[in-house]
Parts: sequence; structure tokens; C-alpha cells
Amino acid sequence: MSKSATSKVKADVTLKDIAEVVGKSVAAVSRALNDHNDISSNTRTYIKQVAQEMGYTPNLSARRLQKRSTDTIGLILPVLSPRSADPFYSEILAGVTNESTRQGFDVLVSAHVNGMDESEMYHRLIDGRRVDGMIIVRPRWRDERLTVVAQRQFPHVVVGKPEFDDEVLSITDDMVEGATILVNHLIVQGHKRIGVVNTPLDLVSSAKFLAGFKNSMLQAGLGINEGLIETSNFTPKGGYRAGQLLLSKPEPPTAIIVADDIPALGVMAAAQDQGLEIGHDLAVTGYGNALLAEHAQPPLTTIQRSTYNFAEQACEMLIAKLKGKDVKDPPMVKPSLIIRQSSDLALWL
Amino acid sequence: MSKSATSKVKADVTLKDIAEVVGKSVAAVSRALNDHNDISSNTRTYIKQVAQEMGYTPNLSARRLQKRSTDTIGLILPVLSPRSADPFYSEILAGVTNESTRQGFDVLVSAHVNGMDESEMYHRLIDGRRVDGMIIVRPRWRDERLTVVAQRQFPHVVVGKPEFDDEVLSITDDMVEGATILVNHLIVQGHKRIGVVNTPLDLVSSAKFLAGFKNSMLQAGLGINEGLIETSNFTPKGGYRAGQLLLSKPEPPTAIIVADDIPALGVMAAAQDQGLEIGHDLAVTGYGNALLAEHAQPPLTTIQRSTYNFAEQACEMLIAKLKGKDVKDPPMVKPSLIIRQSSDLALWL
DNA sequence: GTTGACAACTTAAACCTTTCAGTATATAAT
DNA sequence: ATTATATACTGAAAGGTTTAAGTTGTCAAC
Repeated sequence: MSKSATSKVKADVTLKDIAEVVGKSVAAVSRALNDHNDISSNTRTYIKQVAQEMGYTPNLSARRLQKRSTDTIGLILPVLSPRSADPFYSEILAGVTNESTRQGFDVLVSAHVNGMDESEMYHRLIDGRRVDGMIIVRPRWRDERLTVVAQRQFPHVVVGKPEFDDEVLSITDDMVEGATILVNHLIVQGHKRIGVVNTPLDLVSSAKFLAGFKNSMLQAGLGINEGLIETSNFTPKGGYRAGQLLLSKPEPPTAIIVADDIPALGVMAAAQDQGLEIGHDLAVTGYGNALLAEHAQPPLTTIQRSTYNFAEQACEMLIAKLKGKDVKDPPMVKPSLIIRQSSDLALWL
Repeated sequence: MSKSATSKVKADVTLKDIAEVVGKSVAAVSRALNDHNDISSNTRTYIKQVAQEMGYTPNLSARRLQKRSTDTIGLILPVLSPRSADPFYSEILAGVTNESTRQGFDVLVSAHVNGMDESEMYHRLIDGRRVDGMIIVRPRWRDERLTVVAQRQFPHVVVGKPEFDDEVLSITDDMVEGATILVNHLIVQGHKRIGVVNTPLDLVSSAKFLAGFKNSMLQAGLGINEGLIETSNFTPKGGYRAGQLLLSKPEPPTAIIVADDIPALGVMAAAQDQGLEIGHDLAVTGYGNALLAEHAQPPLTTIQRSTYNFAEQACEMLIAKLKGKDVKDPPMVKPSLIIRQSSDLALWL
């Protein structure tokens, strides 16, 4: 019943306390501490010293109320599973957190819990003035998150390829190019029947990946067999299922490109369960160069994607924007191929 | 620039605005919206309806200033590397975020960036009143983080075994028992020379792990060879180095227990690079049951540790404490063994 | 010896919410 | 008819910061 705070004995030092000690007004103290130049440098250093001695730290709520900004950026993660398989979000978080901490900003993380729809989560952060800007990852078609921030004219930066990339700040790699590189690599290895396991189709990036695949297949004169195109989520299990489907076709592919490393692990497992030797009987490639890809058996050919750097830069862009600077999209990152045993006979001793 | 009433940008709705519309005082509106019972239910519902229509959302900074609490809990992560290898923190974050979001709390994440020492980071969050409580993970000996929060009498919960566990709230598994289970499992397999790769010794848990190892070795009458005890950080590379050291001994171990899954991967790699077949020539076990352990080659015998659940429960305890409830440590979780090929000949076909 | 400029402050308002201490009215008890 | 009690509100203060506008004093210029 009684929700009264138990104990908060610590008497917080306020500007008023300092003002009393130094014999100046509260305003003078505030302006001194904030390095305004209408305070003599003598008193300024004196005030600062006293503040230091008294252990003053500004009350952020008060400052925020007054300034109408929070120096905090928001990040909403999807429902995180107990054994979060997806290193993508770990890297996003690492990049955003490191960069914003470096710049004196805080990061507020929320999970998109069920029972609350996603735009509600965004309203909560935005309308409650909990954050000054948002980082939005893995943009989707007709993304309601983007609608919400657009309506509110709320500062945001997107990590990934947004639907209308001329309207929002974003940073991304070129997945069309990435898929192209993978397909060409496989074609050079002599593959002709190449299967695809794409990521969920509501993601804008999935279309890019598919486009890259189709372009290069057509360019190589190989034609496109729609029956060899499957979709998976970002789990090994999803990849496993998609792999099974592809391998049970009457004419199964000799190579499969998977649009993410994690489901690629599942595809490999599915093939191995059917007695196929990856890299020998079936080539598999991933996307992202997760740590798991390196430690997979066999190690997975993949595309390097610096998710961490994207997050860091996105954060930097957002903060710059919040500070009123003019920010432009960085150029799309050119993907680079990492060849490992899963797709290369030469590496297979 | 002008913030006139005709401005297209929706000005924020405040209690005052609502009060004007409904013709009541600001106090009445506040109390109505907060379900105080000294407002008639008629006006209460009316006020709520108007608030809803006007799109009112409380200004959190103002509320926090007044209430002197933030409904936010803090989590400081170590410097996160670009390719964060350690799933431990991902799970911690997932558990804390999910649980606190569920309870209407926010999570503030900071990275322990270099150039700022760790207790400074804590002061920043605590003295700046950015958060109401902290989750502290992987407690160390004479942990300065715990000193800071103890000095300030700042609410906190520890995930892991703290040095003085009668003084702080904590949740942990029984690593003494965990190590014991592993050693006994190996002894049953016929191993006599068992090596150890421990986690960094500043962690309290490292002593527990070692104690479990030593106890069970002595109990089995095998004696302890201090030369077979190495230490590593939480990276594959660290494990690799430790593994090399152990395997280069005049009488190398036939089995190695590693106090964490991630360095265990490195140990396996080191052994494999020496031409040893894991599970056959050398048994290796890990700790934690990371996803990587399952997908390692060969799959890694390990101890199940529900980091996610720990984090979730820690968060629950912290919030309960913040609400003034009386909270007690949950019982230590009994570890369970997950046997995979890396330590079991029978599984090795 | 007035004017103006400048430095170094002070005062008061504002940011928005919550809560404490009243006040006014109606109802019930004596 | 008076007092007590409950209901439904109001006014003002408090929380700590920043800033716009004003004040004081000094010094220089004319």
C-alpha cells in the first residue's frame, strides 16, 4: 500500500546552496557554471571551485524541464528472445551506446513488448518527451514507425535502406551489390542452379537482396527459377525450414545464398542433416559476417557488413542533427566478400 | 519561430490547457488523471475524456522534477567491441529491457567508455538523478561500483555472486556446484589430468569456479596440479592462448574445463590447430550454454546458465525494491549439465 | 557633467507537475 | 440549530534550472 520512498537522506546540493555560500544570486551561479561570459572570470572560477567542493551535480529533470530537451536518444528493440540469436541488434546497441556516451548523450532502450503495438511504443518515448531523437533499424515497407516520427517531425536516423530514402536520413550498405557479388562468386565456382533464402519480405532490404540476385542471374544468362526462392526470419530454425524446402525440390539447387548469416546456419544444418557436405555437395553463403559465421562448421562465406559502424555513424548523424547541424546521408557502403569453406572447393582440403 | 496558437505544429498540451477547457483547476485535472478519489467520478471521466481528445501526455521531466524519481533503471555495459563476442551482455540487456518495459520502466544504457573511469560513470547516472536504481553485473572483488552505490545508499541489484552477499541483493547460480558437475562428468569419462581455463581473477565468480574444481578433484583423490590452471578473458582469442599454454605442458591435460563458453571456443581451436580431435583426444567443456556452444564444432558440453532469466528477475527485484517492497534474494540456481560431443566419446560416432 | 557603453551582476518568470493546506457546500448526527 | 463529517474542489507552493529583462556601478568620451 504505502508507496512512500523509504529513505533518501542525501541532501542534494542545488544552485541555491552554492549561491548562498558564494554570496551571489542563483542566476549568477548558473551562468558561471555554464560558462556564460557575463560573469567575471574571478567569480566564475570561484563558483566552480565551490560547486566542485560541495559536490554539486545539476538536477537533470529540472534542466530538462527548462530546456525542453533530454540529451537522450531512443532505441526500440524487437522482442528479444531469451537466447538472442541475432548479433545484429547487439552490434547496433554497441555502436549507438558507445557513440552517444562519448558525446554525453544517454541511450534509452525499450523492448517492443507484446500487448502494445509498435507505434504505441514510439508515442510513449516521443510524446512523453523521454528522448530527443530516435534510431530506427531495419526499415520496412510503409513503416509505421517512420509514419509516427514523420507526423511528429521527430528527429530520427534510419539504419538500413528506407522506402523513401530521399526523405529521411539513413545509412546503409548496398545490398543489391552485395547479392550480386555473392551470385557472381558462385557462378565463377560453376554453379548454375542457385537458390535463395531471403529475409522477411516486409523489410525493404529483402527486395534489394532479391534484385541483386535476379539481376546477376539474368546477366549471366541463367534465368530465374521462382521455385528456388524461399523466405526465412532471422533464426537458425527459420533457415533450417527454408533449407529443407529448397533441398526437397525435384531439382534442388547446388548453391544457396541466404540473406543473413543466422538463417544461413540453419540452412547448413538442414543440408548436413540430409547428408550433404557443405562446400562440397552444396555451397552456402550468408550475409553480415557475424561471429557465428566465422565459427560455423564449415566457416561461412559471407558479406562483410559493419553494423557496428553503421550504428555509430547513425548516432553521430542524429546528434549532429539535434545540435542543429546540417546533416547528409553518407555514401552507401560498398560490400566486400569474405570467402570461406562453405562455398569454396579450393579451401576444402 | 513564433509559437502562436495558430501555429501548424501542435503545441504540447499541458494540464493547464485541459483545466481551461473543462473549467476546473489544474490541481483538479492532475488529481483526476491520477485517479485520486477526491474528484467526483463524473468530472474524473469527463476530464480523462477531454485529456484523451486533446492528446495530452504528461511531461515527464516536470513529473520527475516534482516526484524526484525517474522510473528508469540504469545499466552500464563494458566497452563493447564492434563485434561483440560476448552473448552474456546481450542476454542481460534483453532480460532487463523486457522486464522493465513490461513494468513501465525505462532502461538507460551507458557504455563504460575509456577516458572516464567506471565509478565516474556511476556517479554520472546516480548524481545526475538519471536513474532510480542500477543493475550491476559480474561483481568483482572490492568492486568500486558496489562501493559507489553503497556510499550513496543507491538501490541496486547484482547479477552474479557478490563478495559480500549478505549486504546486497543478488541473483546467481551456484558456480561451485557447476564446476563440480563438470569435473565429475569428466572423471566419469576416465579423465585424470584435468586442466582449467578460468575467467579473470578479479571476478568473484572465478574463485567459485576454481573452488568447485579443486573440491571435486580432491574428493576424487586426484590431487591438484597448479600448473594446469590458466586464466583467460571472455574472448575466443584469450581462450586460444590459454589452451596453447596448457597443451604445451610436458604432461598436458586430457580434458580442459573452461569457465565460459566463449574462451572455450578458443581452447578448442588451439587444440584443433595442434591436430587434436576434440571429444576424442581432448575433452573440452564450457560454461553458460551460449548459442555459439551449440553450433560449435564439435558441439560444446557446458552448463546451462539462464542469464536472461537472471536479468529479468534482477530487474523485477530492483523495481520491487524501488516500490518500497521488501525483497529477498532468490535461492541460488542449481546448474544443470548439457552433454555434447566435445566431452563425450559415446556421442562421437 | 551629461551621455553612452560596458561589465557584472540581480530579479523574476518560466518550464509543468504534484501536493499540502485550505474552502465551500451538502449531508448526517446530536 | 449546531456541530461534525465527508465530498469536491481551489490556490499556492515546491521542485531546480535557465533566461529575458532590468539594475547598478564604472569608465571613457565629448
